[in-house]
Amino acid sequence: MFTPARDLFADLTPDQRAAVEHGEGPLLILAGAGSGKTRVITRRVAHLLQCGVKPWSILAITFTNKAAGEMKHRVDALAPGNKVWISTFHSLGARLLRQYADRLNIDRNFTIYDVDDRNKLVKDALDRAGIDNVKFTPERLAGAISKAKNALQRPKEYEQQARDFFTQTVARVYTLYEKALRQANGMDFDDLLYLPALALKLNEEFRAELDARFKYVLIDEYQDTNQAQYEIARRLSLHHPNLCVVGDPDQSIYKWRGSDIRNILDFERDFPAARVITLEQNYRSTKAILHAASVLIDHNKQRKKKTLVTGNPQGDPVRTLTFDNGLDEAEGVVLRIKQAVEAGRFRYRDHAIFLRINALTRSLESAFVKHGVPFQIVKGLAFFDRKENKDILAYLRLLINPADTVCFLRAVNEPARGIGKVSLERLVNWANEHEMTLTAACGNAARIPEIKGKAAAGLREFYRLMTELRAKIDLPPHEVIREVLDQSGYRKMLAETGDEDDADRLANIEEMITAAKQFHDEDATRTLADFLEQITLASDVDSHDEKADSVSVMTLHAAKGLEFPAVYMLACEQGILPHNRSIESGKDEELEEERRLCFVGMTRAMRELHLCHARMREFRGQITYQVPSMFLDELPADVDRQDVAGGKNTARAAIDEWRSGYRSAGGRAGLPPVKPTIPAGDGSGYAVGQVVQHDEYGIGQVTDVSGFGALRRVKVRFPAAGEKTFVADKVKLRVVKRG
DNA sequence: AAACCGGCCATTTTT
DNA sequence: TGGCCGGTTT
Repeated sequence: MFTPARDLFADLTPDQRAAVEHGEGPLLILAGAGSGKTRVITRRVAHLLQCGVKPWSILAITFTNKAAGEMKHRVDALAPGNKVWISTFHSLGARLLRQYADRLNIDRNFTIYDVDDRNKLVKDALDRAGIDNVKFTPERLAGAISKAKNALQRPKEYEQQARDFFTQTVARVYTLYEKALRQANGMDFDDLLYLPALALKLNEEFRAELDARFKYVLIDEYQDTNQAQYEIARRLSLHHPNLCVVGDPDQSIYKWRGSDIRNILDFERDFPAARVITLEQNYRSTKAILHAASVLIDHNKQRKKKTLVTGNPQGDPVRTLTFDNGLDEAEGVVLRIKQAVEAGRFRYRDHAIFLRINALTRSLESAFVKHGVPFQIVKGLAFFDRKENKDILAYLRLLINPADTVCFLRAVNEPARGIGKVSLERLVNWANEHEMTLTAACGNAARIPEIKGKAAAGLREFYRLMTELRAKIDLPPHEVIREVLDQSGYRKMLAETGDEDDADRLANIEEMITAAKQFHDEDATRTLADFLEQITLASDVDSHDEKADSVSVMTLHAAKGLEFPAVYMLACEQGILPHNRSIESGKDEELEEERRLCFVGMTRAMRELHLCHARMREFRGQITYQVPSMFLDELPADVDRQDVAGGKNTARAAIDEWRSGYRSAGGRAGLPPVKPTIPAGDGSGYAVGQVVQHDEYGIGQVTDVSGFGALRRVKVRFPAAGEKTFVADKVKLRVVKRG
C-alpha cells in the first residue's frame, strides 16, 4: 500500500482511522449511533482510490439514493472524476439487470412496478384464478409473495413447502402473478434484488465475473439487509473477500420488510477472517440525550451490550411533554419551535418532528399553517402520486415497455376514448388467448369481433397515437412528456373545462415537465427511462431538502441516518409507539424493534430532545384515551417531565367539552393536505409558508405554488375562508411575512 | 359508457 | 375519518 495523504486521517479517531486504513480482507464495523460511520465509509473509498485501487472495482451500497448522492459528492471531492459505483441495492439491481439483460435472458426495457402496480397485478391474478371467495386481500397476498422473494423462494419452491390454506393460496397466486409480471415485462421492487441474487447463486460464471469486477464492496446499514441482499453481498465477495460492512444492531428497524439482523450478527461466522472494529464514540448528541437513549435501549433483552460515550457537554435534560389532546400537542410543539426561532436559539431547519405513523401529519399541518411556521413533510412520492401525474407516467412507461399491462389499462381511456370496461375485458381476454401484449392486441382491434363501434375506433386511435409517440422516446425526457401531453388529448381534456381544479392538474403536469428538464439539464445523457426509474426508486428521504429553512416532519423510519439540533417525537403512546400491531403480536422481538425505533429517533437529536404524548387523541373520527408509551417509563430519572395540559383533566365530562370545542374550531375540516413543496426560487415572489394578506379574505398562508407563466397558481389557506387558489399574475396579495 | 351515490372497510413502518 | 368498491342512474 502507498502512503496515504495526511488529510484523509487528520480529523479521525484511532478506531475510525483503523477502519479507513484497513486493507484487504473482510471488515465489520459496528458503528453506534452518531459515531461517524458515513464519514468512515466515504474516507475508506477515497483511501482505496489513493492506494491505487481502480475506481470501477469499488462498489458502495447505501440505504437511500440521497445517501448515495451525498457519498458520490464527497468521494468526488476527495478523489475527483472517479467512477466508483455508489448506489442503493435496488438501483444496483436495476442496473445489473439492464446491463446483463441478454445473458440473464430478460428484456432490458422492463418497467419497475411499484407497490400499487404490484397490488393491481396480484388482484388481476386473483380475479382470473377465480379466487374471490377468500378473505385474503391482494395486499396481504402480495406481502407474502414479497417475503418469499426476499427469501429467494421461487414459486415452485414456495409451493412445495406450503402447508396451510393461506400459504397454499399464496403459492397459487404467486405462480400466476409471476407469469403476469413476466408477460408485462415488469420488475417489482423485490425482483431487483431477487433476480440478481438468484443469478449470482445459480450462475457461477456470472458470479465469478462480477466478483472479479467488484473487488471491494462496502455496505452501509448492513443490519437492515434481507436475505437477497445478503446473498448479493456474499457472492460478490468469495474470490475477493474485501467486503466491508457497517451497521448497528441497535438500529435495525426493518425486520417487517424482511431484513435479518443475523446478517450482521453472523458476519464473523460467514467470514472467519473478518476484522471487527467497534465505534462507540458519539459525536452527535449531548450527554443527556445519549444517556437517555442508552438507558432505553438497554431494556432490549436480545441485545449485545454496547456503551456509547461522548465528549459533548451534558446539555439540557431530555424532556417529556404531556398534552391534553393531539391538537394541543401539534400546536404546542409548533409554538415551541416558533419561540425557539424567535428567541434566536435555533433556525426552523434545525428542527425535526418524528412520527411513528404517517396519519399523524394532518393535525400538524393545520398547526403549522395557523402559526405561519414553514415546514416540509418528508414523504417522497406525494407529487408523482397525483392522478394526473400517474396518468402521464403511465403513457411514458407504456412507450418504453409496450407490454406493460397495468399502464396500458390506465392510459387507454384517459382521456376518454369511448373504451369501457366491457370492451377492455374483451380485449384482455383476446390478448390472453392469442398470447399477445395488450398493445399488440390493440393494434389488432379490428380482428376482434366482439369489439365494435366507438370502442373499436377508440382502440385504433390509441394504437396510432402510441405508435406515433414511440418514435419520439429518444428525445429529452421533458420533450417526450410534452408530446404525450399534447398528442394524447390530455392537455385538451384539462384545458377546455375551465375548471379551476383542472387548471391545477395541468399545472402539476407542467411541474413534472420542469422536473424532467432539470433531470436532463443535470446530465444530458440521461434518458426518459432513467427519469422514470429515478421516480420509482426514490425514497421518502430523497425528497428532503435540508437547505430550506423549514421544520422537517417525517416518520421515524425516514429519520434513520439524519441528525437535527432539536427533535420532537410525537404521540409516544401505547398503541402508536410501540404500535398496536407489535403489542398484539405478543412477541418480544416485535416490541424490541419498536424500542429500537424509539432509540433511532432519540439518537437523531444533537442538543434538544422532546418526547411528547397526549392524554386523548382523535383517530378515525374516534376519540380515545391514550396511555403514555411504556418507553417513557423506561427513561432515566433525570428526564424532565412536564405536564403542559393546562389543568385540563381526564374526567369523562371533559371529552364532550373538548369534542365540541374541536368541532367548532374545525372550520378547516375537509381541506386537502398541504402539498410539501420546496419553496421555489422561481421569481414568482410567492413561496410556500409565506403569510399573505388578501383584500377580501384577510391573512392567510401560502400552501402551494405551481405552474409557470400565465398558468402559475398560488394556493392560500385562510383561517376563515379555507383554501383558495389564485392566478399569481392577477391576484393582489401583500406579503406579510416571508416563509 | 360514465357519472353518481351509498355503504363498507381498514387502520404501520418502505426500497 | 375517508378511501374504495359495487351497484344504480343518466
